[in-house]
Amino acid sequence: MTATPLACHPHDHSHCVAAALATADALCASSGARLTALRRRVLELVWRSHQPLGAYDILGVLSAEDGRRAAPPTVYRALDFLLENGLIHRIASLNAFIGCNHPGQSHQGHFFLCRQCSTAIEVQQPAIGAAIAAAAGEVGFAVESQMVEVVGLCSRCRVQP
Amino acid sequence: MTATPLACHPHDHSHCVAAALATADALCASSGARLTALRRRVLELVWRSHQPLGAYDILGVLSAEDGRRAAPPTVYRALDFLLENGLIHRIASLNAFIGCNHPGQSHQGHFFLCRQCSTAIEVQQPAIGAAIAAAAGEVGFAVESQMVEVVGLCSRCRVQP
DNA sequence: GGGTAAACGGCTATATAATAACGTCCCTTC
DNA sequence: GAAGGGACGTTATTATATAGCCGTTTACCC
Repeated sequence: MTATPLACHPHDHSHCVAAALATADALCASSGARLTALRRRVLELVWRSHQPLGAYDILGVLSAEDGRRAAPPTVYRALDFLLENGLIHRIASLNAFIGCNHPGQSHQGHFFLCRQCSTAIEVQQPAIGAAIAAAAGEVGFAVESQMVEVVGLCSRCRVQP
Repeated sequence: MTATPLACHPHDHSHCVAAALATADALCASSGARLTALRRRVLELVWRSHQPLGAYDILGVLSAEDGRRAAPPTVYRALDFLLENGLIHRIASLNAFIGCNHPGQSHQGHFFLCRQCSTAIEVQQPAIGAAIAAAAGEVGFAVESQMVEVVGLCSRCRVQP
């Protein structure tokens, strides 16, 4: 193992959140996308941990903590915006959402999902995309988007299950 | 492109269905799993096309064509059995199910999904799994199951969109 | 600044997907 | 033929996601 992902050991998570929000601010400012207060707040909530968060969990926080009267469409619209602007990923196998680790850079969502602690580790391994591209070439398939979700145990949970 | 997948051009699909059912019969006979009439029928329906089929679509056919009084749990239990026995795959991004192309062999579900014709192409490219395993090794992750779902255009839909 | 169009988000309702929990029947096994 | 367990019917409920309408705000243009 060369590098344990940040998500897998204790760290000052407020830095993650602050950095993600700052990056989102900058990206949206430069692209002209409107990162409204609601959208920014939803992004913040998605970044609350390194575990994917469900839309209805977000809804619950908006109602309980923010006192905002929110209905599902409110949350889903914000999530759609964040997805379109590459700020979050959707984890299909969990019906949940997680902050994107390197927005702005071209990349696909390749995730390792720990079934024990629910941590989602986003990996950027060109080899995975390359293998997919090669297989696609063999069958004449034109790739538009990739989704890789690998379930197992993270480095932390392997040793202390 | 070296080989266009069967799913992408006209073929006698009844052969696919018959072969899948025969393989399932043999596998279950040897493993002791009970492929009941209902489970076999659900497997047959999942194999009706090379497009993933939703649980409620299956439910509809069971009601409309078979006259069986089926409720969701009936279908989901059958699907669970088929999943556990490696006879079908679940496509998480579509909330749908598709017949497994090579049950009995160890393999993960790696799929190319055409957004135009909805065809699901199951690929067996060891390189994909190998790339994932390599990335997992780097971050100390113990892989248990892999899900790869790639959306794009199949060879057929690329030329006649 | 005022007009205009589009975007945003509150709101109600509804669609779609999946599971919980319980009962009955049937098949096996002894 | 009694005991036990698996399979499936049945009812109800939970979880996830979308449609569509409407008032307000925002951006933009002149």
